[in-house]
Amino acid sequence: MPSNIMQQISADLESLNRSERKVAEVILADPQAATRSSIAVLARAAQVSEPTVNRFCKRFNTAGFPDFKLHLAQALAHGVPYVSRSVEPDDDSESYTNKIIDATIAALVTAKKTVDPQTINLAVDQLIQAKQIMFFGLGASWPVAQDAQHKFFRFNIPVVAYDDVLMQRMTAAASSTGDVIVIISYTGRTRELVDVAELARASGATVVGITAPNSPLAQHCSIVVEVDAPEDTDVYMPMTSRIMHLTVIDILATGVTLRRGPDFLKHLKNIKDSLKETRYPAK
Amino acid sequence: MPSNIMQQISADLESLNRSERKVAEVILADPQAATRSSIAVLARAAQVSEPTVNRFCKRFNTAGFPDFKLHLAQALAHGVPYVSRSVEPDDDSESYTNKIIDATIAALVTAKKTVDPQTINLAVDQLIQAKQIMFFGLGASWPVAQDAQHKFFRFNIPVVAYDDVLMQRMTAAASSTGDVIVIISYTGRTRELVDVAELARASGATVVGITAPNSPLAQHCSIVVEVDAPEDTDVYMPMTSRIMHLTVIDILATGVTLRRGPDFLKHLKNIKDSLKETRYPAK
DNA sequence: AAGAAATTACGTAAATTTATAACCTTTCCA
DNA sequence: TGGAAAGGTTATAAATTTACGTAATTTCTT
Repeated sequence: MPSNIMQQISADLESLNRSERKVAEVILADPQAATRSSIAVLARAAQVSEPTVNRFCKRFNTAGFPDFKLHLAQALAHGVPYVSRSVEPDDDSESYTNKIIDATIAALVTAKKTVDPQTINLAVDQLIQAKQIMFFGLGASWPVAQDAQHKFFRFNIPVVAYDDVLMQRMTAAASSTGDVIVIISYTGRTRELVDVAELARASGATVVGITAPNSPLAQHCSIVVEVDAPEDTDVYMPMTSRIMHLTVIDILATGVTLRRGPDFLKHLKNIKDSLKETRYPAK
Repeated sequence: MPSNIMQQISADLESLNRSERKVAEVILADPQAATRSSIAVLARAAQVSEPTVNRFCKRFNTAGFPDFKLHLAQALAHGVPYVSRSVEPDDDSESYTNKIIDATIAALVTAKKTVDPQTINLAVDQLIQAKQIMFFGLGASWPVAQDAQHKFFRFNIPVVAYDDVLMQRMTAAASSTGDVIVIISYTGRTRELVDVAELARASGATVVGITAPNSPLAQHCSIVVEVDAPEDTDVYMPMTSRIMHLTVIDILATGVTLRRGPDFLKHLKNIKDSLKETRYPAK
């Protein structure tokens, strides 16, 4: 079944014959309308016969016209564009707001397919029994590392986060079996972090990478949580990548929480409640 | 037209009469299957007559059964869950991985409806002409503030981020007209930050809040970007909220970039390219 | 509180719309 | 000129919807 039928149609437009192309054009012109039309209405709009529309549908691996409409509807769902359009110079605020949210959603949908629960499980295995956990990140990944530290301190395991390359090197070199070092890097190609991973493993620590598959960094980790975001080329700033990394952090933190068992939830609640004093009461 | 028909069905379940509830239950049990069934098959499964199914569909503001299926298909598209189920104690890694990603996506879908592009525009107006920008956040919002700092330094405006309450107070007190202070707080009820907002406004600075609508903090801001996430009660850790805040940061940064015009993209590219030296080449 | 009236719930059957299969005509190329 | 290939016509089957009637439930009397 086609993952996105709109893309398919525009891609295959060339290879269609005359009448079927008419159908394709009518659909592409107003896909929303197509989902609401009957085969008769659509055929008339494209000035072809009904069976032609039906044959067109089957060409795209759908059971028939109703099934085709279902696929079309899915492709149009959420107003998420069938190809997440990138931000254009003359977009207004509404336009770029929606585009960015769409792109982020699209990235997470991809992440859902990419992230391997087995690997998560392995990583949680290590984290749960760590003597000490260290989160390393540079640049845009540094806030991610800090966020992780902010989550994991709750587990009563010594946790630190460093963005200072020298501290990272020294800590990695000084680490030992039972320590877990989590390195967060979008590209996985930052030399410094690859070095750090090597150092850490040489010292006997477990290195968990949250990074791109098959990257130099990935090759030096004990466990790699693969996050394969499309390059954020649009405006030259890391956007969706770090959101995906944060989501991985959430998943790992949840995994550890669950392993700790139900009693541990009380502990978490205490931590949360400790903030009450600092706040105005909820209305 | 219902924004998400699955939510509607589960919400209205109570108010349905006996036969229609049977239909609802069959659909909720396996919505995917429902989209592929004919009205006859569905009626049989629910042990009701076909017109009952049809009436059920119309009750949800759809034209009829086929139209209903279309809405259903849209609600199920992308694997986005209609209600994000919360993590259960005996979930395995696959299960909680998917649940967390789903919850994050659901939050963003909500954000898309909640975030007001007009307000974004106003905030960008202020940011673009700021003499100086300051990002303040505490706890889980501190990494968000840092991330913002990491984005906004590219704009050649002095940008700082503080998580130290005393520094925040002092900076707020010392600020003046033309300074923009962005305060990030999920609840909007942290006393310290409300104080800081008051101080800053008294000094003449513009205060942009990224926080909950109608919160105490919101009341003391010049501009409020409203982010109304459902409480992350599940495991007592902030998860989706900060992702939404980061997305708002992305949107603001994009808005500023676009205002700067096309030449500015070259500048951004230069910054990005400056990292080349530190990396292994892409394969 | 009993029973009549009215409303609502829901099924049967018929009507209508919609989709598909089977078959036929045209076109165009070898 | 034979024969694919494309596309239309007709016929049929399937699915959906409307119309209507009966049973069940609620509401209103007295």
